[in-house]
Amino acid sequence: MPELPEVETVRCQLHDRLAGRVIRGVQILRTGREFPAGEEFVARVAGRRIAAVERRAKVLVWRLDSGDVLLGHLKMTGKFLFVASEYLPTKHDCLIFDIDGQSVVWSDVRRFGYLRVHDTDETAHILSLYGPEPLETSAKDLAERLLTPQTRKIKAALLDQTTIAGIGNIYADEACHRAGIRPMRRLSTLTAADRLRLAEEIRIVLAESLAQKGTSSNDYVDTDGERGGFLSLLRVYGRTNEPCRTCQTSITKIVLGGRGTHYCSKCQK
DNA sequence: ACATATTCCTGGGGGC
DNA sequence: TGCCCCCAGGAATATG
Repeated sequence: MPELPEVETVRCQLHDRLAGRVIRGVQILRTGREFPAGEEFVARVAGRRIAAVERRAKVLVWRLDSGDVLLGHLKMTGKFLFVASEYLPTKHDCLIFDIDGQSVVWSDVRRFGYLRVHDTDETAHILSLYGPEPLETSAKDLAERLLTPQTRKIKAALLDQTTIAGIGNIYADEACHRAGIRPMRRLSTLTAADRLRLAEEIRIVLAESLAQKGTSSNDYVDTDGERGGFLSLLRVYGRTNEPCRTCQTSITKIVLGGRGTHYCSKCQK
């Protein structure tokens, strides 16, 4: 699932190869509820120069020279792919950009993702709703975000993008394991030391995964179709009934807030 | 004001 | 081979 490390990997590749180049053409192949691209979308995007590709939370932010902004969210299966000019679209491809001769495909099997154009003010508002960026915020400040509401379960707090931005199901479970904390505990049960430890581990696991270009547990690939390298370094996510890498205890999987949740019953208290 | 459940969507895997 | 059912999940929306 694309979370902060995966989206940042994609952002970096998009920015490096597209910043300063012009969107010469837009071919719409398939629209949907979250991707209602029509004539207005094409009119606002075609002919525009890409000033920069940024990221906020799990959202890709394509800044155009017109002041308009393309906001892209990969959700589960969204992908931006650099492909050859003779590329034959698949049935899941939604759109193909021609960016100074480079074909870039927006593809999304499950159609949860979105790619929309907004003006500067709308963009600022949308992005202002997210919580702090974990890699650009001190552990001390992140820890303060984990104080309230006290009755909330830790896992739910970590998945809430307004609490801290960019964490998803994989890194929520991984951070809890590294911090030695069970994800179903309420925030009220955390000591100040627990909160700081959890905040530190969030930063560490995200940075370590980013260094490996993210985790490909299922569908995620980068703009070249390459998988991330962090899967083999996961400690609990997707390792149900496998031995804990620390104590050999079998990893437990439960459902928490409708999400598969993995933890070690011995290492995590 | 809070927590929890449902919804969107499709491919893949298990069971038979 | 194929059919049915369930599962994966981010985040908006609905319900309790």
